Amino acid sequence: MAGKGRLTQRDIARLAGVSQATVSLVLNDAKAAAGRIPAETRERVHKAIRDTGYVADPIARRMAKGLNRILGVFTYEPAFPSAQADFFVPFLLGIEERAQALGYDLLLLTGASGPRGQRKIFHENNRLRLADGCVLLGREFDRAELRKLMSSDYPFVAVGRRDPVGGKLAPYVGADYVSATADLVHRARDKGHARLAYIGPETGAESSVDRWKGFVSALGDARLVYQLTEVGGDARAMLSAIRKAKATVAFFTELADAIVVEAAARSQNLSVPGDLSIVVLGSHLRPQLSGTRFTTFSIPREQMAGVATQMLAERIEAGSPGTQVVLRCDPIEGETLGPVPNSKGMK
Amino acid sequence: MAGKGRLTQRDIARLAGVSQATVSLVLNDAKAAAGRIPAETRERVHKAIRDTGYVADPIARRMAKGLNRILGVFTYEPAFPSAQADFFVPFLLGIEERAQALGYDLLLLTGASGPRGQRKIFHENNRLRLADGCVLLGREFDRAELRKLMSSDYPFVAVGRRDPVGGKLAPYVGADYVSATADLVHRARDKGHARLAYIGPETGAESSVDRWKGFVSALGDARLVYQLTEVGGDARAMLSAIRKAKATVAFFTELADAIVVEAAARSQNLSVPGDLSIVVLGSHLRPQLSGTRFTTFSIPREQMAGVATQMLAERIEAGSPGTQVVLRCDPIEGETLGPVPNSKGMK
DNA sequence: CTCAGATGCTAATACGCATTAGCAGCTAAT
DNA sequence: ATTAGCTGCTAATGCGTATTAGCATCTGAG
Repeated sequence: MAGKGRLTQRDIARLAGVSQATVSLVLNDAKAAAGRIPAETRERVHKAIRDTGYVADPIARRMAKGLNRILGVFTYEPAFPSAQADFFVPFLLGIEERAQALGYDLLLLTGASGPRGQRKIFHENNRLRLADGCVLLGREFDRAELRKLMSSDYPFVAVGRRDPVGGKLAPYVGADYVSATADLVHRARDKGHARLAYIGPETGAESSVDRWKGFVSALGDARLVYQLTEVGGDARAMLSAIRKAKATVAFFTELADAIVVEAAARSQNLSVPGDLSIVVLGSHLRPQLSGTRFTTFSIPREQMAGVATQMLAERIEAGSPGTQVVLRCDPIEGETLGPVPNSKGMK
Repeated sequence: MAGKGRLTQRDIARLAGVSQATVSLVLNDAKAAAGRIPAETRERVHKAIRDTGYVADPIARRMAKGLNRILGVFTYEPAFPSAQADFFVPFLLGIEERAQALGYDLLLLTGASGPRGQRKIFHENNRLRLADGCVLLGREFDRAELRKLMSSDYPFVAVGRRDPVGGKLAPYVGADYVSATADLVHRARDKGHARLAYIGPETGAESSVDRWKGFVSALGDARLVYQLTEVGGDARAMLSAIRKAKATVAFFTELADAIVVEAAARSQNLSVPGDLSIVVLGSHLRPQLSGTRFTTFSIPREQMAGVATQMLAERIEAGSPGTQVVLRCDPIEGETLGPVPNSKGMK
C-alpha cells in the first residue's frame, strides 16, 4: 500500500500545476493562505484532489506538526479479557463518546505486556508517543511508572482517584466513594442498624481505601462486629461468620460476594432484608446478573471517562496542567436494606 | 511536550560520541550491524540510552519504515454508543486479544461521521492510513466504499460474510448462519413441527439473507404459515398473528422480539414451549437479559474477530491476499423448543 | 612493501508534510 | 519615475528515523 501507488502532495501539485507547498497551503486552508491564494488556484487543487481521491498521510502530518488528534487509552492489569470487560467497557464508552465529539481517534494501547502479564507504560518501543496524550485506566497503578509519567511532560489523565506520588498529585477524575459509602452507612444506621459487617479490604487500591475510609467515618456509635478483608471467599462461610457476629447488615465491596451470600441466605430460609440487610458499595459488574436489586450506589463510569477525556483534550490543546476531580455517586435504593430485625420494636 | 525535551537519536549520538546513523544501527541491531559494530561501541550507545531513558519516536519510525504495528478497527453504523455496545464489544475483545498476541496496537476509528451519522471510510481526513491495515465491523456495509477499498491495496478484513462486489470477494471471517439456521429447522421438524412462523427479514444484510436461506433450505414439507419481515413490532400483535396462523413454532431473528413475545405468551397463560415453541436464530444480545433460556445457536463472535485479526496480520506482513472463512455456530439446546402441542398423539 | 579485503564508522538521503522566508510581478502613492 | 506595499506563488528546510553508499583505517597475504 504505502509503498507504490500512494499519492502525495507532489502528485497533486503536478496535476494542478502548482508547487507542493501550495497544495499544503490549500489543504490547511484558513489563515495563512486566506487572502493569498485566489479561488481559481484553490479550485484547481481541489479538483485534482477530488479526481484522485488523495488523502494526506497522517503520519507525515504528525511528523511535521507534532500532533495527530489521537488519544491513547492505556489499561493496566490483564487487560480486556472477558472477565475484565465489564469493568473497562463503560469507561471505554465514555471515552469514545467524548473523543468523537472532540474529533479525536482512539488508540488502544495493547501490545505491551510486562513479565507477569501486567502492562508497562514505559518499555523499549514506547507506543504511547503515537498519541497526543493518554487516558489511564485500571484499579491499581504502578507507582513508579506514574511518577515517571508525571515527571515527563506527556499529557495524561487517570480515571479513578490516585494518591499523590512524590508529593505531587496526578490529574484524575475519580468517584466519591468516601461520601457514597458514608451515605449508605448513615442510611443503615437510620434504620436502626448498630452491628455492621464489612466484607472487603481496607488497603490496596485507592478505591478500596476510599470505601473503607467512608465506612469508618460514618460508623459513629455503630459497631463493626465482623470484618473479612478477603473477597471471593466461600458463601456459606461468609454468611455464617456474619450471622455468628450478630451483624444485622453486611457491607460488601464486591457485588459478586453479595450475590452468593444472598443466595446462600435464601437457601437457608433467611430473608433479605428481613433477617439480614445487605449493602453493596458500588459495583463494576452488571446488576442484571442477579435478580436481586441490591441497595448500593452507582458509579458514574461513563461520566468519569468523559470528563477525563475532556480534561485530557484541554491538557493537550491548551497546555493546561490538569486537575483533580471527583464525581458523586448516586445512591440506589434497592431492596436489600431494611430495618433491624428483632429490635425491641415490632416484629 | 514533543516540542522541547524530546530526546532524539542525535542526542544519544552526541552522548555516545558516535553518529546518529550508528545509534540507529545499534537500535535495530541484528543483521546489518552484526559484525560491523563492535561490542564496545554498542555498549556506549546502550549506556547513553539507559542513562537518558530515550525511546525511539514511533511516528518517525513509521515515517521511515512504512509500518507501525497498528491495526485499525472501523465500525460502520452509529458505533459504540451503549445500544450497540453489546454488538461490538465481543468482537472488540476478540480483536484485542489477537492484536495483543501479535504485538499490534488498536486504533478505533471514531471521529469521522458521515452525513447522517454513518461513517465513511473514505473522507477528507482519512485516518485509516494511520493503521497498517483495518478490521471492518458492522452489519451492513456501504458497497460502494467496499468496492473502493478492494480496488485499493489497503489491507483489510471484514468480520461477517460479505457478498461479492464487482464480482470479487472481499476477505472476511463470517459465521455459518445458513447451516446453523437449517439445523434448528431440522430439530423443529424432528419434534413434529410442520407449521412454522418466521419473524425477520429475508433481505438486507448478508446475515439476514443467510438465516433466511438456511430456513428455506431446510423447510422440506413443513410449511411457512406466517411471516413478518419487520422486527421490533408489537408483542401482542406478533403473538396473535402467529397463533392465528396456527404456527406451532416461531423463528425469530431478533432475540428482543422473542423475549417480548414469550413474555406476552406467558401473560396470556400460554406455555412455552408447551403451547408454542420459540427458536431464536442466534443473537448479539446477552442471553441473561431474559430469564428464559431460548433454543438458539451461539455466534462465535470473539473467535470470528480473532481469526479476522490474524488474517489481517498475515495480509500486512506477508502480503497474502486474504481468504473467505466461515465458522460454525454451535447449537444451544435451550428450553423453548418442545414437541408439537395437540398433535394426534398424547395431550 | 603493496594491495585486497575486512572493519568501523559516517554523510547523505528519503519518507510526506507544514511552514517560513522571500522572489517576482503588479498597483498605487509620492 | 521611483518605490512602498501588496498579491501569488515557490524554494528550502525541518520533523526523527532507517538505510545505503562509501570513506578511512587496519590486517594479513603475497
